[in-house]
Amino acid sequence: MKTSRPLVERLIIEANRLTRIAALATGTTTPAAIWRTLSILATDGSMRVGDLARASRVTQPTMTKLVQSLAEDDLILRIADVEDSRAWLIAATPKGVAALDAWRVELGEALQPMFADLSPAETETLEKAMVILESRTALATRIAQTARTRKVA
Amino acid sequence: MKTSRPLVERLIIEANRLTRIAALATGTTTPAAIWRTLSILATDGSMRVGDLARASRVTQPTMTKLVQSLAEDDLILRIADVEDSRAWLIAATPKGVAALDAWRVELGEALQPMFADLSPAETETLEKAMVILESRTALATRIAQTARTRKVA
DNA sequence: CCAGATATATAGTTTTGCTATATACTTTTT
DNA sequence: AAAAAGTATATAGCAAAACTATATATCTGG
Repeated sequence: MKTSRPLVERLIIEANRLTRIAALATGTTTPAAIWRTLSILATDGSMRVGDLARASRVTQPTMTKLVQSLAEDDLILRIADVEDSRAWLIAATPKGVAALDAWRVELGEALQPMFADLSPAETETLEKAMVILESRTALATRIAQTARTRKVA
Repeated sequence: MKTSRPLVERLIIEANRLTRIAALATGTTTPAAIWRTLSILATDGSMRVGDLARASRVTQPTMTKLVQSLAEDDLILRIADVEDSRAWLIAATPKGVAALDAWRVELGEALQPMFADLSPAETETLEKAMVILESRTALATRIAQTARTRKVA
């Protein structure tokens, strides 16, 4: 193990590992694309198909199809964009948010044993670290959205 | 934002977000399956095709094909298993490790701006948190491997 | 040594995601 | 204000990825 590795790299490596371990622990067969899409909507609010596609790293036609299938399951809602009638605003429905939440709970429970014996001090360190991470990732998303916000204005 | 959410859940949510943001930030087109496979091999050492498939959450035929293509690029090596001549041990080559490392550096650099202005105290908190996480995820992998190790013994 | 179990490989199909393009609407230009 | 150019989503058709079923080779217990 390289100890000289920069903090941010270690962060990503651990993020990837956690994601992988959690997915392994649950036996879910639901495609990751669904959770990714709902996560983006839950975090960043409703957005257009094209923006959602970019955020989710798929092409626009792929996202169009995914959105259609999610809409059939009432997990998302397609709202006409009053400012541009070519566009739709995609929003997570309460059912969609609930499904995402249930999945997160499931992942959390799957990882629970790994963290069951944290000392109070360790718990506090992780709590503090989460606050830092949460503020940074929130900022990152806002920056990413700025591009098209500016264009629309 | 629910503040009542358990620590472990918040951990997973942030892990997912970081992974997503990092992938977005680099323009890489290389399939995630390749990095996932190399990461598993780099972390957990050489293992059989079947175990690698389980760890990577794909079926065995899918992993067989991926391993074939990675071998053609000299990113992994297929070593005959002396204890069982039906099986192969798959190991990352130096070239494979280097490629993984380069990708991690790229991801790290992409995320760097998000963390450029951390205070010394925040940096220390994250450093400590990383040590905790690294020990827990390392443990998790060892536990996961126990199942078949026990069977082989 | 034979029957059943296991590890990987192959075949064929399904699913997923892509490129190219059509359609509808908006913005810019003249 | 009409035409031209640009943009947002949808559709069609094709390529790639991943699955199920099964074949082949090998191992293991009786």
